Amino acid sequence: MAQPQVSDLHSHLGYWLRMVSNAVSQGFARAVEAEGVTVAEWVLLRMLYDVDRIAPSVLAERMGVTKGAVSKLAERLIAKGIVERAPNPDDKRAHTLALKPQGRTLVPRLAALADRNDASFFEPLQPGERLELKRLLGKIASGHGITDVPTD
Amino acid sequence: MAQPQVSDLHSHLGYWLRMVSNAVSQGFARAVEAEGVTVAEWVLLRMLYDVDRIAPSVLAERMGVTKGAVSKLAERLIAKGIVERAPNPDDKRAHTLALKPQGRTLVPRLAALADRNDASFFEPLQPGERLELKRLLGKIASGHGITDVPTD
DNA sequence: TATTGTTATACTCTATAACTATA
DNA sequence: TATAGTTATAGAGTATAACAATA
Repeated sequence: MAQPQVSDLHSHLGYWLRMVSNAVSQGFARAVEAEGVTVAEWVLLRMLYDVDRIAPSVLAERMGVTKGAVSKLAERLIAKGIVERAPNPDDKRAHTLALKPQGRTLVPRLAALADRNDASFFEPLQPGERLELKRLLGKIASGHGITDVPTD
Repeated sequence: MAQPQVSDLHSHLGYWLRMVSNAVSQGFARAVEAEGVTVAEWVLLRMLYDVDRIAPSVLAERMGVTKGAVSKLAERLIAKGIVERAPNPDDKRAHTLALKPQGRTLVPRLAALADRNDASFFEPLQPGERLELKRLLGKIASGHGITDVPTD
């Protein structure tokens, strides 16, 4: 027993969380690939779906990323023709982002894929266990004041 | 304007998993940054710690990544002087990776950081809840063949 | 001067696939 | 031909920081 003080990788919850989370995200990435979007793009699109127009800075805050990251993401979605950027007449520094019609019809399809991916990935758990997992994750999140969005 | 069929981001377990996992990993990334390594490097180092020498292909399988990814990671660790690569005399195509002395002394320090990070991050949970979370994540992982089953 | 947003730059992480050298 | 491993290439995701326009 040469090195008894060194904890095992598997002893860390963070390790398991990372492994499982990466697998879920990869699965979802494959699922939405057919619709031509990425996981981070899905989150941005889903947020745009709930509003009419929104400032990039607000989006950045809600997504827990920098303004630069939102800019880059938005640029890609604009290039794909599903998001539009418009100036804000009230403040000439500011912009707003909004879904274009194609984007608005895309989101429900992506949501269906997200539902399906979630269901199949967490299928190993019983319904009660799924609820418990959600409760535990929510408890950690609120315990750390995490209110922002990762890329599902 | 009815959009009742579009599920909310927060309704997906994958969303919560990702949110919490990202936060843990970011916290850990900051913690180990002072030791000059990344999270993925930590995982590789910790695996090397348990063995004398190991083939990159075996490592790739255990880490759930491609051989190319291991090669790149190993290259960085070799450049840092904490890992060494050696030919395998039995099969001239094969190599082995091993910790150098500096690496072997580094791992316990990283493990301590991992312990600390894990403890502080999952502090919002009761001990029993932590066990339950680990059990649920393990159940999902093994249900999908995500990682090797831990030896303990 | 402070703020909004974009752009430039730089990394990590990861994959696929081409390639080299054995087997 | 098949396998072990490296290398080349690519792209997602993200950050920091420099910058321009406006407040």
